[in-house]
Amino acid sequence: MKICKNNAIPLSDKQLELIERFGVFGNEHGIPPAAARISALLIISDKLELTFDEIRETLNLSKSATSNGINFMLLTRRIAFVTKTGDRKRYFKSNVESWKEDFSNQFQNHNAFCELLKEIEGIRTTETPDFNQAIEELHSFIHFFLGEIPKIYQKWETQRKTIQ
Amino acid sequence: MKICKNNAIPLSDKQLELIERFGVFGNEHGIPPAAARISALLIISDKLELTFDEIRETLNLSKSATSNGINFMLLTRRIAFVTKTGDRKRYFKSNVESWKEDFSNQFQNHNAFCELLKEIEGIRTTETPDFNQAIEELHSFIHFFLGEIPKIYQKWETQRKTIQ
DNA sequence: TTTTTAGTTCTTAATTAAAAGAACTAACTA
DNA sequence: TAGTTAGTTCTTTTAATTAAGAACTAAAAA
Repeated sequence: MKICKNNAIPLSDKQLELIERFGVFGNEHGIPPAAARISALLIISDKLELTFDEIRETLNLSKSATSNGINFMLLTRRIAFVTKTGDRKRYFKSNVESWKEDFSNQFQNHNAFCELLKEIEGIRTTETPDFNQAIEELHSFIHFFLGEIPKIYQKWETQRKTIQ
Repeated sequence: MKICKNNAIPLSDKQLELIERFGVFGNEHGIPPAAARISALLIISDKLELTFDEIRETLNLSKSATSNGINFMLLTRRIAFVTKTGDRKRYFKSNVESWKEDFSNQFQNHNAFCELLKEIEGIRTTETPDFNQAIEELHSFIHFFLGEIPKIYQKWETQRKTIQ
């Protein structure tokens, strides 16, 4: 049942299309559909701060799906909320400003993979030196790569400053 | 039913553990369980080239799961196979040597995300200049970041050469 | 020509994930 | 004190993944 008190915010066809495309991209990166669409809405909507019911009715989600989706995105810090004095509602908004750090940090989970490769190299038979060498090369490359990421970040920061 | 003609290759407990851990890592990155374990086996096993039945019996998979898993990994080029004259079997082996390029190339799928952000920026209301600016910053950062990746790759190559 | 080998494809079953809807709670309001 | 608001949590339904098993195919061998 749809208990629609018309909190839905109006969206153009293009906006709806972009929300879906953004959602698909999220899905491909481990974000559940509803959560991905919520985050997309908050980045596409003209109004930047939306309430629970505005999100729910705009995206045609159930209360539970809205609640879980919002909480997933809050937990992963991709969205945040503000409150207003004398108003019990929370106003959710995208955290785009912090997605930059997010973007470079996400690769650090490859550290675990790097460690795993090192462990594998440690227990491999000595009969296959070329193959073992390839594994060694892979993990030292990944290690090197991850070490370079903060440098990219710094380089960009200084470059931006000098341009502006 | 298990029609085991004992093609299974013997593995130590540590090897089995690493296969599972490797498998979990794959799962977290969109590789189906059976496929992830096949690729793990081929990187951990002492014997580098395994047949369909060796894979199937070592990992206790059905023929269909083995077939689909192998084909998934072949399609994504994480494994390959060799053939031998006078032998109809294919000998599957890990493609670790090419995982390095893979590792840096995988980020290029973020180009699509970058384009999507650009599109979103293009249709945003002009009423929210700060937020729009944040989107602009995000996509130019990602663009910059992706452009730096080949440089990391080159830097590593030259560095490796001088060391050896 | 029949059988075996080396797989692939199709159908079904089991597991898991996503979302809906209802019931609930805690804070505020009339 | 009863009702409303702003959600959360629990239970059920629906949909999507994953793998099993059987049936199939194409090439080679007997």
